[in-house]
Amino acid sequence: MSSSFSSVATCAEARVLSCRAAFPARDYDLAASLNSGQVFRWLSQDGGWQGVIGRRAVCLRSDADRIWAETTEPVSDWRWLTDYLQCDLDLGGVLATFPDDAPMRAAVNACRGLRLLRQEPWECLASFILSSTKQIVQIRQIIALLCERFGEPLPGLTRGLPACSFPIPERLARCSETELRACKMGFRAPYLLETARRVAEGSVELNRFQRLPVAEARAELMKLPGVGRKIADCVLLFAGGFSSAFPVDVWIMKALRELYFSKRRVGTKRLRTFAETHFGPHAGYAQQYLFHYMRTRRRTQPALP
DNA sequence: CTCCAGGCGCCTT
DNA sequence: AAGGCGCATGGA
Repeated sequence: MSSSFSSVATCAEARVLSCRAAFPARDYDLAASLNSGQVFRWLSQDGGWQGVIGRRAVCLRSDADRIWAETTEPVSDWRWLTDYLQCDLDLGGVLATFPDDAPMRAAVNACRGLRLLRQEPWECLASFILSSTKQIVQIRQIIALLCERFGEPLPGLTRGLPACSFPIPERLARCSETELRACKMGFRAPYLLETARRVAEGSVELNRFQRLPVAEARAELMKLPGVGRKIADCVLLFAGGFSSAFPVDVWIMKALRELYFSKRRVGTKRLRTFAETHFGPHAGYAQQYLFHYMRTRRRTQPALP
């Protein structure tokens, strides 16, 4: 099997064109990472994960110490994928910055190998505008419809249908509000439409905000319609690489109240202050562990001692 | 049927 | 400044 795969090193050096590659990835729970509410387009199929990154359909599989990738078209430079998967991140180094308390230990223990991905800013922004007051299954459905109708068909199949890209802002900017509403996004349609228009006309530079200090980047994002503090923080964290950004949503409120405040009544403001000061320089990463832990522990983990 | 889901923006105090 | 409420849609 290994002979038909190229290693990262040979790829980079020899520019070998291949549809397959393997990447060293220890302590990487691919399933949890793709299914922890940070991305919405991955489908589990035949023990692998089918998805689209940029304009490439890709199937991912993992074993104990590697992630295997298969694309439809040959690839010479796999950085688009290793960046996305954050293969080079020193996870242990991040985990070491988490506070050493019982809830955090339990979350880390229950979610071994959970990672943050590095998404395209536009797809991330649009996806989270669509996320408000929706459950993850529904967010997935809205995004699937949006891609099917306004994305571009790509080489490769997903569940028997042509794979498609996430629609570019210019395309959504040309949509009517009615067309967007037909993707079942309801009152979020005008937000997405106006944000797409502003991004398309260049009044917001989505590739520039990553270079700004986090507070300025957040302020820029929050100028967009449909983007408040929570969604801005999601984009900062999942696309901007700001691992201190800490999106406070109802799950995290619940988690913090239960795990750190013994379900006492605590105001949002106090919880936010706690979140900003307690979890250290990679607070957003810690947030993802708490979030995933809360969402899955009933099935996988007994209650805290 | 009612309730509510990873919010935001606008309108009240 | 802080809190209440409407906004679509679909599943429990």
